[in-house]
Amino acid sequence: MKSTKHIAQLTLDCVIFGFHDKKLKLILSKLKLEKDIFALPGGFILQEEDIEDAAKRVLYERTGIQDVYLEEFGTFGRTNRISDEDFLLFSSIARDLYPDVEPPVNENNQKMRIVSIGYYALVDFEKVIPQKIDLDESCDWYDIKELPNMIFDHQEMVAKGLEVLQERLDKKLLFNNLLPETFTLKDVQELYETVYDKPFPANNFQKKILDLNVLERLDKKYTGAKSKAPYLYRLKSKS
Amino acid sequence: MKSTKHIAQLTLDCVIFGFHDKKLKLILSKLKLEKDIFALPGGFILQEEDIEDAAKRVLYERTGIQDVYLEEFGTFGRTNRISDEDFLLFSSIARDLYPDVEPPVNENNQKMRIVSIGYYALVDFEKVIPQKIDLDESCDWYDIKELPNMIFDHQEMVAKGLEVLQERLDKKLLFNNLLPETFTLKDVQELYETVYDKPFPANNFQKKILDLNVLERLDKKYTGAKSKAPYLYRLKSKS
DNA sequence: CCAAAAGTGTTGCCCTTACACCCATGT
DNA sequence: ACATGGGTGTAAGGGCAACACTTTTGG
Repeated sequence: MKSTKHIAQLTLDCVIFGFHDKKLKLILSKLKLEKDIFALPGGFILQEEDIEDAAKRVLYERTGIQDVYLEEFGTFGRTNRISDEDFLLFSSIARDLYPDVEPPVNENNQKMRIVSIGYYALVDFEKVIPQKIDLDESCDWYDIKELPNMIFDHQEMVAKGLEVLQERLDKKLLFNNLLPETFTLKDVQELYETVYDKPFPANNFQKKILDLNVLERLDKKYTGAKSKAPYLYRLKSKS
Repeated sequence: MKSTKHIAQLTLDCVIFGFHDKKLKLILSKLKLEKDIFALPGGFILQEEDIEDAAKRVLYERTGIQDVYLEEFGTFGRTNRISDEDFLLFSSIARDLYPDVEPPVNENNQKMRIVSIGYYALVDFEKVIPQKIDLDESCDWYDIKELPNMIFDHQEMVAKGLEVLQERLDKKLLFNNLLPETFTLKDVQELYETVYDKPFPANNFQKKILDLNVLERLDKKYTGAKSKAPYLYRLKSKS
């Protein structure tokens, strides 16, 4: 095998979730192409780099933050996951961004598949300003319910990422990863309602969350609303 | 990139579960090496082959059966997942079995990592006689509680595979995949007790399973035991 | 008739859900 | 005072676990 800095036929892509304005959002790059086409933040993996470290690297590049909740959710390797059209687009990008990686074609100039490992990350929307890199025309948050036209099978990756988030958000109590340091129970409720796309009756939801005994009650939050001020909470320090 | 028949730095490995004699078993190959060392059934992926199809191919080679329950459970790509010693063993095997795949070393003759995708399969123990292939000294069932010395991070892959099986067996009602066509509720109970390594009180367990309404009651099973004969069941045809 | 194991029935507990009510806040 | 939304309390229902009991089988 020819020596390459990166693994040739393997990439990773990140579904970076944020929560804002009762909407579940994720970071997408608009690629610098004649056509309006978007992509998940991702990239090749360095030969001497653990895959999860590569995902952290991508995340840091795009969000500027570290110590983010991050988990793999599956591999995507259908032979036809890259359409001929997308393949042409991809080749031009890959050539500039990863000069060490030769275009994935065989000697007959047929495209070769690239397998991608999907990661999802949970970040505090307020703390993250999406950063564009080299070949992005822009990089920003997009509502998961209003996704633009995406390259490869990234649409499918997002769907699977959301599915896995739905499985794990409650089971693993990940909600704090998508919220600021302090938050109200209403915030948590709205997050749940957004992720699961169904209502959670407020009183019972509060009980459920408080009975977990993972939250610490802080001062009230006076917003100026003409209603009772809700308590702020934060995650109990794991001691 | 040099054209190869297989993807160079990506493999898949299968944890093929079977249930027999109240034990959870899986298929391992003993490799043809001076040392006693075992490996999960696996292999490289053909360029024009979907990854899941590659897993099915490996499964068919090893079990002779098709239409097996099969699911991905994670990727394994730590840079140090292959020890130096295992790397030497692997190179000699790979050279013979996959002549098109060059040994995973760079120009300085340093080993390069290979990433593996983990699949687990659920099969009927009675129907499967493990088949050895080219470089196996033998291929057989092994109790998951008494695993021999395994190559690479296959130990870790088995652990993760079991973890995922435990998550999904009940939630997805996969138990029939590990049992013969007809079985008693006691069989199901013992399967659960084995997979979760804890007792399930018989009466409540029966109720739980029957309440699912997925089983069809057949004749009784007369074994000659001096006790009441249990009913046999089979999965209701999904109509 | 007896022992062993299969299968059924009943009760109590906990968790979730639904409904009713009280409390703080700004106008 | 009152409208608004936050927060608490209570009762009903479903699911699960523990226990007691009946049924079938071969000796």
